[in-house]
Amino acid sequence: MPELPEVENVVRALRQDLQGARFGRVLRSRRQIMHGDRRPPQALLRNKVVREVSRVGKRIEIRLSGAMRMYVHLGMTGQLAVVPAGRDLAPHTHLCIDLAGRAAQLRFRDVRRFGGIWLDDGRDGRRGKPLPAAGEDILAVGLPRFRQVMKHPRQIKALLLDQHLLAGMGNIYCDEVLFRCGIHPLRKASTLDHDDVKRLHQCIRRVLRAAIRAGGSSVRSYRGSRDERGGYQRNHQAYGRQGRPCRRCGTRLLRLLAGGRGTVICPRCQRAPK
DNA sequence: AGTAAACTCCGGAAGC
DNA sequence: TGCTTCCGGAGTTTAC
Repeated sequence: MPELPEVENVVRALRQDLQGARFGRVLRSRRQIMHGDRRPPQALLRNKVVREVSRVGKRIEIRLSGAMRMYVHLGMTGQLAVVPAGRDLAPHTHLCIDLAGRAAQLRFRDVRRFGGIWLDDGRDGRRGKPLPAAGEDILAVGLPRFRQVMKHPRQIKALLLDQHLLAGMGNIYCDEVLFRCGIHPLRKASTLDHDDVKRLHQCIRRVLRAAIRAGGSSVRSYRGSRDERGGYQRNHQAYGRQGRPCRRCGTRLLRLLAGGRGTVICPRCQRAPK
């Protein structure tokens, strides 16, 4: 559920809350969600100082002292936030790190466990799942590079969702962007003309930036790091609106499968490929 | 070789 | 009330 705009808001909150923080005791670390280094998290993290918090696509990267990097992927239901040390431990909290001298903790919680945390200082990267791919961040991709990627003869939605090439597009914003551009999700990217590609590139940037500004989309149970709701779900034109009238032409929106994901389209505004 | 679809992980929500 | 089904981010596997 958390896509690029939601992750960007999480990163902005962490940047403030982790500014100059030093990790204390690791109070809890569920083995199954920790990957990369096989050594105990306590040994790897204690006394490390937070240098920088950033994001590539949906992947969060926390650079620590001693060349240690902590990558966090939120998957479907992950939450990463600094909370007061005394707060009750929410169910499915898998990692809990004290922040030295701050009466606060960095906590990672993930109900469905599709997310995870990777520790990497270059010395041992052999435990658990591989770090999910993150190509060039979609908001950092210029039009020339975008045109190059759009030459692939793949279904446009599957291509946009593939994090290896362009990182950051998820199901919600993909449907929103394709609806706004009037492009059918099953159309081959390589059949888009010069103008289509330009409009698509602009639209992706416009929608993602607007969603970041709005604090993301709160659908299902998503909340920001400070438990606030996003507001972008009010601007959704397609996602979650199957069976309801198209906001542009009134036609009933349809649900189909594209790139293996549930997808909502307007059959009139987004004409099917032959 | 490159693309696409099916399967896997998991647990809450929705449906029966 | 309690069971079954659905759903998805991303890796892996299988089939074109």
